[in-house]
Amino acid sequence: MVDEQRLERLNGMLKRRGFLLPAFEIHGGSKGLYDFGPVGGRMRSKINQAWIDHWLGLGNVVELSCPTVTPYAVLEASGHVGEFSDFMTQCGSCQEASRADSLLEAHHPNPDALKRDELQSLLEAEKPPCPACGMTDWSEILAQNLMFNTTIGAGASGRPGFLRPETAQGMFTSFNALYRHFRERLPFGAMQVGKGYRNEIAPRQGMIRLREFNMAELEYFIDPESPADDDLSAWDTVSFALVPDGKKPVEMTLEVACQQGVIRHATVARFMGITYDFLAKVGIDMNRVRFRQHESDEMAHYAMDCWDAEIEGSFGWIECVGIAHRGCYDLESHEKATGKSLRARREFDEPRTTLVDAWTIDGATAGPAFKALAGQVKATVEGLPKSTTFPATVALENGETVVIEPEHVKPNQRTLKETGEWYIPHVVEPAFGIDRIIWHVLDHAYAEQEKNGEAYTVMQLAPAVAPVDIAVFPLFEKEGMDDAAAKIHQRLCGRPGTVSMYDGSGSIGRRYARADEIGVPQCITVDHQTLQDGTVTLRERDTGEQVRVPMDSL
RNA sequence: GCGGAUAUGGUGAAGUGGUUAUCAUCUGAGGUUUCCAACCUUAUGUCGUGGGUUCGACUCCCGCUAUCCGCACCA
Repeated sequence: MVDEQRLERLNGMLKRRGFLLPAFEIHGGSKGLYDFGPVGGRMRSKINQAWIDHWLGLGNVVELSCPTVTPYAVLEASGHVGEFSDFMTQCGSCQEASRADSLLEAHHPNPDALKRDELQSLLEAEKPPCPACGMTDWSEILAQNLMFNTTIGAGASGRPGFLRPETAQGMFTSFNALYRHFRERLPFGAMQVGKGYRNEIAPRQGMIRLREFNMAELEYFIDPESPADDDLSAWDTVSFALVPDGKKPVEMTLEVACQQGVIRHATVARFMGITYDFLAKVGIDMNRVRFRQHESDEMAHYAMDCWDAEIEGSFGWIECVGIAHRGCYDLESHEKATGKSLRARREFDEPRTTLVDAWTIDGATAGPAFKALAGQVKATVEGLPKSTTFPATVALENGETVVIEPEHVKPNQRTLKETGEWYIPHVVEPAFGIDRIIWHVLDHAYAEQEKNGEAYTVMQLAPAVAPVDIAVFPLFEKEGMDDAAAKIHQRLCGRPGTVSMYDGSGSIGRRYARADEIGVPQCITVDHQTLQDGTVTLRERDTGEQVRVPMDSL
């Protein structure tokens, strides 16, 4: 299925033409790190921008840019420190590193679930032999993390931190600023494109698994109690290839998938539709896209539903987008860790009133009687049922027992009125692996054709992602044609967002071929006639057709 | 991380324990050419890296790094 020779030719071309190159190659290179070259750099930024523009279409999202350097506490709260770690220990005799939980498998039913300290004491108690040399001299257990760790600040004041493994956490920790910005009305979203870092044990398959990668994520905050009435009618005519959890692939519209409960949440369905449109816009072959639902055992424990967009390319089916309904997990985690509220308010249709009919203390007598304990006494008394009779002997929160006399208490009757409540919003998160998408855009656009019996390659890139928008050629670099072409090139380059390329070397056919190979959609050629009547030929990449147009109309 | 393969101009390949490493292509310059990798002249640019063996290593040996393929890991 995988055509390895085509893959090699494609990789060679991408390197030769400056799309993708191994980073720091003159120093020997580094695994999992790539450069977007003179051609690829522009393409990456166009795809990033296209992604932002596409999702801005929701109308209620903003763009953020958060630091990549992230304090330890943030990623501890998010669960990354725990989830992304292996606990390693080193043999003092042969230096072989082993996973502590593997060593202790014989001594504990589930060592994977233990914390570092528990593993440490178990390791010291059991002294398992080193699988390499049989000795039992183990070093202290260290968390070997898949995140790049670093120190924020110098010397003794330095605090531990990581390079972020995803962009999402900065958006969660910014929730209160977002809430104010959106006038305290949900739903709303925040998105960002940027770098993420994972110190992969074995980066593989070129752009598919990198140590530093480009990602684009949207965190869309919703009220779990308001009905998900997302409009799916825009995709009524599109049959989606779906692979539901543990079932056979099916094809159906988003509307039907929602009605049948295949997709569990309408917002997830709508984002699948928007994702579909984005992939089509940047030139992915939509016949090679499917959406696969995470099976319950691979889904993160907090997620309520998760669909991956998978794209088929030279490496088979690769997950390129994840659309996850994450529930309230993230905001709740940061709330717990910081004690800060990350909530939204929901007003009730009707204010809710509750009648309180119980006891409270009489401050004038109970205060002097209980002094420092008065606060605890008050809390305890207010928790007593109305039927309590005094004097009563009660246990306080701190364990002390006190006797409460009738003169210490008085009836407490009042009406509590609540007009609304605070809740933790739920989050639907589309997360895009931009590098993987760029790879598949290139993979799908790469067309090996034949021209006059010779191999001919064209990058059939969509104009939205083409690294060069237009190329300008003088038919010959003399007799003023070169000057005329240079002027047109300058004028086009002066336009915001337009990249023009001037090329005057080699035969005209060679220049068309070079332009085709990096996917320039249109080429302009200046010839003798241009000098007389101001017209040029405009050539379309995909059809080869040429039309003569006045150069002022460009 | 384990196992296997590989590493020669920008790209793709050949080759050798001993003078100046070969070929194609690409790229630059000049010429020619009135629109799709044409042609002529000419130029630039290479043995991944560190050690060892040797009078001499791009070639043989070892380590490292990188790439590709399995397995494992990861999403």
